[in-house]
Amino acid sequence: MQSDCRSCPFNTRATKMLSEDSFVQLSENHLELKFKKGDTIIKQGMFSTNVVFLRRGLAKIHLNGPYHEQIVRLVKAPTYLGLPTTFGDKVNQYSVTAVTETEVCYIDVHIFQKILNENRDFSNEIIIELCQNELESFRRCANRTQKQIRGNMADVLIEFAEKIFQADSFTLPISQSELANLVDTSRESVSRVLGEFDKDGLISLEGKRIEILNKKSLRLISQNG
Amino acid sequence: MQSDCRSCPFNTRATKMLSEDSFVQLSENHLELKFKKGDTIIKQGMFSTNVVFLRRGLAKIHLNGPYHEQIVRLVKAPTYLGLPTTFGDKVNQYSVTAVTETEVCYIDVHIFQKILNENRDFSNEIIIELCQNELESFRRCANRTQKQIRGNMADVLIEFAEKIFQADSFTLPISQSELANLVDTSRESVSRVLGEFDKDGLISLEGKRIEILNKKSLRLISQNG
DNA sequence: ATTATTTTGTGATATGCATCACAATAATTA
DNA sequence: TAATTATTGTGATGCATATCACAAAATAAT
Repeated sequence: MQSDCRSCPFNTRATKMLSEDSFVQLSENHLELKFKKGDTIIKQGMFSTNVVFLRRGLAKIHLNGPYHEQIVRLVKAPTYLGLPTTFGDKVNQYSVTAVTETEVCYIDVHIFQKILNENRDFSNEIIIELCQNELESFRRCANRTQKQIRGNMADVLIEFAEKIFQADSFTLPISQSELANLVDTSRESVSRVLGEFDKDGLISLEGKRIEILNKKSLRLISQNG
Repeated sequence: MQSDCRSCPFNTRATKMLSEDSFVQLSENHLELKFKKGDTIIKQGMFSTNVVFLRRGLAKIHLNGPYHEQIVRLVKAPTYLGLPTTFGDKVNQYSVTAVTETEVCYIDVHIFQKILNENRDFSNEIIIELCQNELESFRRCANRTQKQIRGNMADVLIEFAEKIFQADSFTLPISQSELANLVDTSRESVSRVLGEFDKDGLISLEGKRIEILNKKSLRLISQNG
């Protein structure tokens, strides 16, 4: 509850810009929590009263689509979570769930609001982040709807390697059916495509362990479908 | 170039919050322009140096997808345009094009930035708007990918009636092939579905003139696909 | 260790929709 | 008013992929 935020080792570019005073406020008004895999951090449909700072771990942003769950994206610490859903609506419009073990800080919206108002640079960073996220979600949506499965699967694998794990070898943090919700396809198709990629020597697949063997070809598939 | 922004009849909730000083700055640093149907207001790929205030008219936000153009959404005055693309990237990540005759004000990013910094309430409103847009684009994306054509077409018709025209009778502001890019389908399918809706008595269709006859059933189709 | 439960692999089948191909309008421009 | 060009309607065909149906692993629970 009351650790010192100034010395938090998980500060982002944005949080480095806070005034001393704001750090004190943060320190006195946040709630630190640990979650294990599968735990709900933010729940769609509940009143949104907190912004969440993800200190450590991996989480998924997901929402109830008209027919099935859609995973919007995976996010990696350190980052803020739930800004859009907290500022944009009284009720959470999406859920956030821990994908690995995570550590988060809950910050009351009003405190966060106050800090935004008292720190221009911080507020500017947040605005920029929101803008970038929106651009990113435009791109994502265009890709999902226009590309076909192999292209989208290639994208996800590349994204995992480059954005999440920063390594060409990693273990899938989510199941194939979650992967299906992330690329808007069926669980069976995910299995088939992964099998194809493996057979074609693009990746090596052993259980959830994946190694990307031919990123160039994956990129081509990403582009051409 | 130098009309008085304070007395602009197109102020939004957000712009009502500006200080006298900021209004003067705005007044002295904006560029008023008129566009006709089809003209480009913001161009994907160009350097983004201006925020745009749409005073009058209808515009479409669209971007080059991997295979074809995708129309993200239609927007109606009064509203700001291009915030995400201007703050989120040095280069515009999407285009905005006039759908009807429009009047816009170009505002230099730096001036806009300055005004943001000097007007907390304004800045808060902008943040809220950005958040809401992101939520909206999540929902849109989930619908587009999960629903099938009839559902998405029903959505668009309802949206036109309620959000854009505030009337159950209106003329389609865009062609069927643009409509196809908006609901992620083919031009032919749009034609077919509109034909079906007409035949089934859900709408009456005469050229581009549409009247919604049975909104309840349209809603059902929107929900069930 | 032994069940129970979730996750994965793979074939067979069904279907929604894109694509192609033209004809028929409607809207511009000459 | 004729001549282009853009927009729309409609059938026939093909294909990507969802869905169904199980079996086989892998994990978790008892």
